[in-house]
Amino acid sequence: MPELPEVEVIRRDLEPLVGGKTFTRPLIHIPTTIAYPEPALFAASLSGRRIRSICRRGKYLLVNLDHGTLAIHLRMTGNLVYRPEGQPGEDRFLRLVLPFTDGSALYYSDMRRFGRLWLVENEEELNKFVLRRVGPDIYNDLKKEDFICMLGQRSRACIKGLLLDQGFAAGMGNIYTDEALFLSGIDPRRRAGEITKAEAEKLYDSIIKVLRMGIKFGGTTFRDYRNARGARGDFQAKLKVYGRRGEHCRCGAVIEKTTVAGRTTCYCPCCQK
DNA sequence: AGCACCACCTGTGGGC
DNA sequence: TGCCCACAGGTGGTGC
Repeated sequence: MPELPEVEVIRRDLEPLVGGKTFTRPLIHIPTTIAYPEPALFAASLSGRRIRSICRRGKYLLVNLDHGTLAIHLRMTGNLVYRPEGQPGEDRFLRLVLPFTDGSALYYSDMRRFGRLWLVENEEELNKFVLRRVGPDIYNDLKKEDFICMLGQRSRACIKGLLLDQGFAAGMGNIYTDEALFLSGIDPRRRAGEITKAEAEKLYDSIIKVLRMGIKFGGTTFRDYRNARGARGDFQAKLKVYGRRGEHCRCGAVIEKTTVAGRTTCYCPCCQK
């Protein structure tokens, strides 16, 4: 589900809602939701900690506490919704409740149960248990010249697969990758080494643009995505190729669907070469 | 290095 | 109408 824009929208919603609040003991309905440490220790340790700020790296939400960090990855169908006291959130996919001392709480729901939470004590643990194979955030921490240089170092890799590789750069998922490749006119099956410098520059600009627009429109909701207030995103209406197989591109050609890097891929055979 | 395949889960939509 | 299969926004492990 959530790619970088969706996680960023949640981060921006959440920070003013929960910044400064102190956790009480979590209610863990599905123990496998807790990746680290073991659920009982997670629950005991989180209780009493206060939120200082919330940041993001790729698709990871990083809740900075007065001591340590709560890391959250929503994977495909995770939702993290804030509700004030007196408005408890119950749905059939509720996996975890993170209550605060003032009676409000964060409700974590996840139909497919792929999402995970970690509670780490310091930077070293964060890098060891959570961000071990996560590259620089493609939206905030990767300069254009570094991106172009990195494409050259991975010249044999298929460009779509590379953009989806979170170790290369963090944040791109299937939707925004297809959209960025469309905007830059690049066929998703090409190897990184075949992309010219001018194309690479355009690709970088397209990535930043499509992520910025995704954030501006509140993310993409096909089915499950909700922001921290439970509302849907609107960017799905702006998508040019993703999910539009069989429809006409603005050039008149029919948008095609194929499999690239093991993922469903939509592209315009006329605009993308 | 790069990639294909499976696993983890549950639900939905399309085809027959 | 109902069943079955393919597929869904992500990632980690294995093995070629």
